[in-house]
Amino acid sequence: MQIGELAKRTGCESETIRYYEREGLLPAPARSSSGYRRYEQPHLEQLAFILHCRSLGMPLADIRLLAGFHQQPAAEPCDRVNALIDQQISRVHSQIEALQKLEIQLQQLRARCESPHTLADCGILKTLDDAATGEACACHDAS
Amino acid sequence: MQIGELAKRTGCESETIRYYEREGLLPAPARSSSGYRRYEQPHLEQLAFILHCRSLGMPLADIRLLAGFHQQPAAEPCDRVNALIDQQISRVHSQIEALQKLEIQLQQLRARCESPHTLADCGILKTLDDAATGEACACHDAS
DNA sequence: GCAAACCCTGTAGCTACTATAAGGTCAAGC
DNA sequence: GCTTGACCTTATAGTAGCTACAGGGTTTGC
Ligand SMILES: [Zn+2]
Ligand SMILES: [Zn+2]
Ligand SMILES: [Zn+2]
Ligand SMILES: [Zn+2]
Repeated sequence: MQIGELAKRTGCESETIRYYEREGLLPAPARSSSGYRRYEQPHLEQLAFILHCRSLGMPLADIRLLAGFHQQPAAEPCDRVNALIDQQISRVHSQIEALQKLEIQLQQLRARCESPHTLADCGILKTLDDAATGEACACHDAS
Repeated sequence: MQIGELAKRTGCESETIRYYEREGLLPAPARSSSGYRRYEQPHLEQLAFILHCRSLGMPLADIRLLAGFHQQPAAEPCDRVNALIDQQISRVHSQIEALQKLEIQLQQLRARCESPHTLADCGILKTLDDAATGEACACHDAS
């Protein structure tokens, strides 16, 4: 099949497929006499593997490693697989924690502007300006 | 003061300060006869304003707008300020939701590999491979 | 007079794509 | 045989927000 059909079947754009090939995530397929890429079933599965990992937020470098384990002796222990997943879980977890703190801070800032008023009286702008001169702010210094 | 001291006082690297100047977030300061940037107190406050907003995750484009409200007639309503903060809150909120889903999916995948074993028997690799051929996976298709 | 610690500009790198530009190929219809 | 449109190709630049050079000039102290 041509790249367009692979794209349609996987829901991944042709440009992204070519990008994965350049990045060494997908093996270069055979070419037709006119230079068109010709994909077979294994390519589709490899791409599906990549997309599945991406949907879990895994970085491309880790997906490269994960895919590489297929070329390793099957009798090896799988601890490096686990390590990659654990790493990703902890990355995601710490991002969540950071964003939750952020949300609270933003809401505390937002609470400074309730009823409609002017720029001169806006509690949000005032808070931001005061914080810039070193004063305590509603978002970061709230108890 | 020179850029290095501004950097030290704000905890923002010199290169980032120059970057903010290029991006139009900080006004270009006066220069010494040898071309060194000379900063005054207002620059320090402006930079602190930017860094404070950045610590709330605001994108630079929004910070530019927020800073621009100081040049606007003070009698204008502040609804566009609120809109920027509300937008940021909803961005952060939807990121949190997406990451929480991701964390659950990753943990379901991780649970496929409990006791130490070989690559050939690893439930994680098996799940990923099966999903690539269209089968249901622990991470996405769990009820 | 020299070395260390500053500063300058300009450019390239990071992630994971996305979007052009400029051109070649192929099948259908007239 | 010729045109039209839908494909495909490569190469290059852009996105966000920095960060890290390279290759040079300046200032300060000894
Ligand atoms: Zn207000
Ligand atoms: Zn604050
Ligand atoms: Zn395992
Ligand atoms: Zn899955």
